[in-house]
Parts: sequence; C-alpha cells; structure tokens
Amino acid sequence: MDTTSPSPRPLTRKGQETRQRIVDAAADLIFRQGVAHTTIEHVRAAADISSSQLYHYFDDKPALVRAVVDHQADTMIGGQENFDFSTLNGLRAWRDFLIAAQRDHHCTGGCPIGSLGGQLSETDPDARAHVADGFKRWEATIQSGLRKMHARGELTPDTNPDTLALALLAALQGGLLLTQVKRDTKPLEAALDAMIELVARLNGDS
Amino acid sequence: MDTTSPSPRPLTRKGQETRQRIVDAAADLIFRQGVAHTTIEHVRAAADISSSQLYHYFDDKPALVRAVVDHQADTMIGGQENFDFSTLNGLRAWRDFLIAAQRDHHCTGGCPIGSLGGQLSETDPDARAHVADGFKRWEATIQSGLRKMHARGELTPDTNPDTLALALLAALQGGLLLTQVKRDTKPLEAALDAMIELVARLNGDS
DNA sequence: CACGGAATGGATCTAGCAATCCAGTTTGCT
DNA sequence: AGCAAACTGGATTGCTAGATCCATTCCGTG
Repeated sequence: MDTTSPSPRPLTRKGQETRQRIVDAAADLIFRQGVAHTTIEHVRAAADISSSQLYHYFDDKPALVRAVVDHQADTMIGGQENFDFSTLNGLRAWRDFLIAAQRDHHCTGGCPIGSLGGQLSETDPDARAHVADGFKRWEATIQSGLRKMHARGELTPDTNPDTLALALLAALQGGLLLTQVKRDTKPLEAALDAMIELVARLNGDS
Repeated sequence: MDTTSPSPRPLTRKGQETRQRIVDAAADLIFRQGVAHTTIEHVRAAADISSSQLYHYFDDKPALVRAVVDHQADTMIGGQENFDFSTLNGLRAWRDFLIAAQRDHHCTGGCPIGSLGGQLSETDPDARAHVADGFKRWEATIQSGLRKMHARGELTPDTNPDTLALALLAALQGGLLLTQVKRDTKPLEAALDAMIELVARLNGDS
C-alpha cells in the first residue's frame, strides 16, 4: 500500500510509532507553510527526533513528502465517510461541513491534497502520481453516491454520474483555492452551491 | 500600477527592456517548474543578464515573484478579451479555447495565476494579495458578461450573476488543477461543461 | 565634451539546508 | 543470556542559492 519506506524493512511497534510521528509533524508543517518552506530541520524539531531517525525511515525528503501525500489523502477521504453523496441533503451537509472547516482554518491552507498537487506536479513526477491516486480514491467515493442517485432514477438518464463527480471535485478544488487566496469562504460557497444546484436541476427540480 | 521595483527609480528605455526580459524569463521558468525550484541563477541565465542587474531592478526574489504574478495576471486576462461571456456560445468558445490550450501544454503547468496562489498564499502575504488582485480583475471580466446576460433576461431573475461568475472561475481553477495532476483534460472539460450546463438551465432551457 | 546617474559584469560572501557518518542504545528472538 | 537487527543521537559535511560588493561601461543632458 505504501511504498515510501527506504526498503521493505520490518518495523517494530516503536519504529512504526516514530515513523507516524514524523509523517504527522511533516504533514502539519507542510499544510501550514508548503513543501519548500518546510525543512528537514523543522520536521526534526516538531517530531522531536534526530535527523538520523528521519533518514532511517525515509530515503530522502521527496520520499517523506510522498508519505505525507498518502497520509493527507487517507485523512481527507476518511473524513468524508460520514456523508451521503447519493442525496441532495447529503450533498448539502457535505457543503456545510467543508465551509465550516475552512472558516475554522481562517481560510488558510487550501485543500491538503490539492495544494500539494500544485506544488509538486511539475517538479516531482512520483509525488504527482501519488496525488493523482489520492484524487482518484476521493473521486470514487463521490462517484459511488452519484451512481446510486442515478440508478434510483433521480438524475436524468443521459447524465453521466462519473463526469458529474469529477466536476463536483473540480468545483471543490477551485473553491478551496480561491478561498485560500482571497481569505474568504464565498468562492467555496459559490462553487459548491452552483454544482449542487445543477444536481438538483438534473434531478427534475426546476 | 506596479509597486514591485526597488524604489521609484527612473528607468531608461533600455532599462525597461531589461527588466521586462527578466520578468518574462522568470515567468516562464516559474510556470514550468514552480517558484521554489526556480533560482535566481536560472533566471539570470535565461534572461542572459548578470546577477547584479537582477538586484538592480528588484529588491529580492519575492519582489521578482510579485512582478511575475502581475505579469501573468495581465497576460491571462488579456488573452480572454476575445471572448463574449454574455452568451452561451461565447462561453462554449471559451471552454474550447481553454481545453485546447491545456492540450497544447500537455496538461502541464496548470493555471499561471492559480498555481502561484497555491504556492505563495501561506508563505508570502504580499504575493497572496497580488494573486487575489489578479483573480479579482479576472472575475470582473466574467461578471461583466454574465451581468449583461442577466440584464437581457436570459438568466432567472433570482440568479446572482456575480456569484455565478465566481463559481465559474472556481470550476475553471479546480478543473485546471485536476488536469495538471492527472495529465488529462477530462477534469477541465467536466468542470466547465457542468457550469455551462447550469448557465444554460438557468437560461430557461430544460 | 564632461559630468552623473543608470546599467552591467562577475567575483565573492554567507546562511541554511539536505544528507552522511559513526558511535551508542534498545528491542526482539532463540 | 546473548546476539543481531532495529533504533537513536548529534556532530559534521558539502553544496546550493540568495544576496552583496565594487569596478567598469553606457548614455542622456547641460
């Protein structure tokens, strides 16, 4: 599942804990200040480890970053399991949750995965692939809901639920980016409301 | 208009040309490999200047980056003046243009402004403000079209054209980001098609 | 034509960062 | 117990990249 370790070396419980502590600290720092501005030294201090430990668990900085990408994808997708993407009310609850989360962060950070995509896509092909995989998994959860909606006959027959899921994810990503840049939740609200409005209209509502 | 120079120092014609050459080279490099991976040395070589010249025209790297942000916003917005955002056909032509542009770039780079937003928002407040300003100007051109459409009675009266413009821009940004990460134009197509479909339905079309 | 500010060239300084090394400790297994 | 591997600590290295300095050339103006 996770090929970011130096080599398929067995990890003891303690080792796994240390590794996890490193990834957590790195994820937090990278979320708050980006990949480039997060140094190994910062991670070292935040995780309260020595630098040799870091290189014991990860080949190099890019390997650590890849682990962070996977971790953020897991976290993000895990946090959405409570929502039902197969009903309009479920989508609206999701919308409210996402907006509240942005407000809590004072509109900083953007999307934990999306922002990594923007930072890494052109410089680290391997990391880009990990981000793409994260998006794929995320997309799948939305697809699953919209397919159900479609199967129930609640979307016009010529609607492709998978395409709609992709559009929804895109609207979310763009809304998060604009919200991050403007420091205002309005863009995220506008983007999600527009997409949900479309779903409602494809649903038969005028 | 542009407050990124070291000080309000007079520039000769030759000086302005040199300065422009630096910004162009930096914009190109930054678009292709991001801010962090673009070094002063790279820019120096690409613009065929000496490092002292660079610091003659810009206080430091962040100042150069701000100039690049403004430059990219100008370029981006300038390139959209041919499109009519007040008709469905105009929006569709815009869609086709954007997708073709991504294909030409092999889906690399993302949005010249948006990707800068993601890279700079959390580390350079000044640059973030410049990106936000660029988005504002871009948004304004879309707003202007949708307002006309609304005034013509071609959008349901309770539709807010400004909100719709913001949603459209968000969908575009998210579509570009996903396209960059996935190296596939499908996300951009799905996002723009969905938003245009919504506009069409707000237009009265079933 | 000479004066001064603008523009240029390139060597150099310095800090910060990724990565290495080796010496020590702990842990798991038999 | 004992040994091998997993784990930890921190000093150190080597390099890169941003920024500075100073000497020199260009060019418009009086």
